[in-house]
Amino acid sequence: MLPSPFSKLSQSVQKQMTVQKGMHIFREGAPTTGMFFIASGSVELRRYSRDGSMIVIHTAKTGSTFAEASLFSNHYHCDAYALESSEIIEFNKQGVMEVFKTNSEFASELSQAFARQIQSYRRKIELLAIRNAQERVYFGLVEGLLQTDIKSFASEIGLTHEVVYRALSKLEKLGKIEKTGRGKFCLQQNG
Amino acid sequence: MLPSPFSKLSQSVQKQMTVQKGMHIFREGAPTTGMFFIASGSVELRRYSRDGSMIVIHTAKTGSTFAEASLFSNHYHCDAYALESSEIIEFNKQGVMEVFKTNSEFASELSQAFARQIQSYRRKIELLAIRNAQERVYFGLVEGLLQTDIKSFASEIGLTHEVVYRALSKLEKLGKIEKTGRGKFCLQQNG
DNA sequence: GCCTTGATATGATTGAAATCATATTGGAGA
DNA sequence: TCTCCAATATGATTTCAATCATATCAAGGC
Repeated sequence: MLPSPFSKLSQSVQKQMTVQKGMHIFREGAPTTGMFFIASGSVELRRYSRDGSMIVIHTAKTGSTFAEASLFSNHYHCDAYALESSEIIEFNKQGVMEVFKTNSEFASELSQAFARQIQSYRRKIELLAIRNAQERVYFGLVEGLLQTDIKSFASEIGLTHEVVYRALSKLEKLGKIEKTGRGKFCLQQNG
Repeated sequence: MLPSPFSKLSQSVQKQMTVQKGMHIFREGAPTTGMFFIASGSVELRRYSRDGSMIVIHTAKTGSTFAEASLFSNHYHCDAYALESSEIIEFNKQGVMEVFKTNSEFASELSQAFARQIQSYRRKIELLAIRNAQERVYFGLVEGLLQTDIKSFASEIGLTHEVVYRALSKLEKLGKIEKTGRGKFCLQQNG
């Protein structure tokens, strides 16, 4: 079942598709066709610098949407890359905008989703502004960004995986976090 | 004159106010009353870490809006601090939402503004992911983030002002930028 | 079961940004 | 005009994350 604002959309504006691991749903610069919902799987939004280094802008997981902003944009501003085989639903740009104009509740909820994303990005900017690796890793854990593996987590918070491993090990020694398994950590209550 | 979506709002939902330099328009955690437009002046959106260090999330300047996301939120998620004496207009939360529900064009334009901010934050995240100071400073100049002074610029791009001064001086020597005055730089055409 | 592979983990070294220090400059205000 | 002050600017040193290297571990494929 689709989450709140999108459940209001008719089948006609939806297009279900399967993307294999390693495939691109769209690429930077391509004309926008719509926004997406992930029924299952995970998708990484990536951009590349002039020097070729890759930046993970966002990792969208099962049950979440991505490329919402593309509804008002002519071209995609990043690559969408399937981290695993994923079932995704595309919401047709023109179709969604039609509903947006005629259904105020849908419009309000979509805007709210946008507002939440803005706040989420602000938190990410705050996170990236933390200079000290140990603090940044801790903040990242607080934000719940360690979801799959350490390397993805490291990429998400803009540090090398080596530094993250070391920081995690130090935070554990300091009693700030607890190691619950190989590559698994959780926060301690006292902080 | 107010910019596009907000020019559609009646006087009754607007409240003009003057804030002196150094004053707070709102503080993190306070109940949201609405979003703001800056008629003149500049406002910094700030958050504080547990250790007391301050982070500039955004600098809103004359002609721009801030706290748009607060329309859908119960509490402000950052401090709004007047960098100089500023004339600001508050758009009443309930009032704006009323118009949002009844005027689809307004709703669409507001959402578009949100989408633009999302893309702007994505670019900022990309900027902060650039490890090399010289590249980051250059990217910051390309993004037009050097608007007031170097120290603000340094804070905005997450580097110390010393490093930024050095990077600017080096970029000038390399002929990538041109120094047009004390603390004033512009890009060279050839890049 | 065994081999491959990629994630986890840690040690050693390097390099670049932070930090500390210290001038210099230009503008605001007395 | 003179003073004060913060921004600009750069030098010296330190710190710490990146990098390179290497070992272990667990899961998946054969």
